[in-house]
Amino acid sequence: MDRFTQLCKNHGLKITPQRAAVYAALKNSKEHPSADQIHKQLLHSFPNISLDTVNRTLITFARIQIIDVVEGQGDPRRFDPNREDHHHFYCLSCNTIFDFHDPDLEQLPLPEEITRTCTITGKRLCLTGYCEDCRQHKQKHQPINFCKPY
Amino acid sequence: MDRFTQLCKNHGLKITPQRAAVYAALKNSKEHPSADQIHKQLLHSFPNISLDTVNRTLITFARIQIIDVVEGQGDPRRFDPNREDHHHFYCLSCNTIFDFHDPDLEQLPLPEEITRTCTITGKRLCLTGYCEDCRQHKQKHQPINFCKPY
DNA sequence: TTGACAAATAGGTATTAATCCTATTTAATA
DNA sequence: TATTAAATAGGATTAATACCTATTTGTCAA
Ligand SMILES: [Mn+2]
Ligand SMILES: [Mn+2]
Ligand SMILES: [Zn+2]
Ligand SMILES: [Zn+2]
Repeated sequence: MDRFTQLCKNHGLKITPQRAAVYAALKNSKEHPSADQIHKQLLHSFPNISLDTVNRTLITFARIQIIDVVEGQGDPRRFDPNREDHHHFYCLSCNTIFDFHDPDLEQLPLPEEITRTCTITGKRLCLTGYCEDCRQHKQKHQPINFCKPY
Repeated sequence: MDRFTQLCKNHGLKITPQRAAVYAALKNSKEHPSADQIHKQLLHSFPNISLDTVNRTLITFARIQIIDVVEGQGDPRRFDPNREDHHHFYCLSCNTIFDFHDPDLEQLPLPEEITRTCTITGKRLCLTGYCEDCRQHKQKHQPINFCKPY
């Protein structure tokens, strides 16, 4: 029994070809695709698959915590196959999201004011800026400001 | 000349009553409101102000870096009047965004792999979970997962 | 293996955020 | 006060996402 079958069984989800395809498409993705991108990709192998099914399936996967939703700035929701502890650099010019790891940050204790009063379920450092490829072209775009330059 | 007038002049923006109102409404807000929320609030004093004007104005302010856009998970874009270095706790149940500060984090150097290759313009730690008021009611909602529980 | 049934899907519709369009108004400047 | 470019209102459009429902399909137990 493969990993996907196992996960579905554990959560009482039926194993359908569409679900398996969505799972495989996202897990094989190195980017952080939107529902629409996954849908377009799957149309080749499933000419009738609906966007609703793709979106619903991704949200189902996120709810049972086998994938993540990526934080963004008001643009279409994007998904993350990578559930390891990691952080994101978001390029304001080409919209690519790069993963990176930071063991020091993992270790950093959070302010007591938060940990005492709230239940924390997620933690991520979000960097924004311009990736290597886009640095030079920075002035061509005028992205909406995300947060203060640091 | 007040602060708002100064900022507009510096950036060649005309000083209009609508702009001043949007600026004041956001700057006085302790929350992280959406364009729609600001618009609804301003309708009391400006019965004809359009949502487009409010949204456009907020985006203009973000571009000239006098306000920020808040990272989210695919929901309506929200704005932040607070441009100090700070971080966010996002309640998955009531959608409130709480500010917090963390001097240790400010000091933490970023991975060299990122700083070498990219231009970083923003840095923010994004925590998700359930706020003090919502902890008990956690099971009532089934929010889309943001990222791995840590 | 088959039948019953709940779950999932396709495809259409509705909703909502955000943007675009354009005639009109208005702030800035001389 | 007249000129002019910028800004606005309000309607239209687009795009993401959610909703609705008839039909199909996976699951499970007989
Ligand atoms: Mn990632
Ligand atoms: Mn804030
Ligand atoms: Zn880039
Ligand atoms: Zn809450």
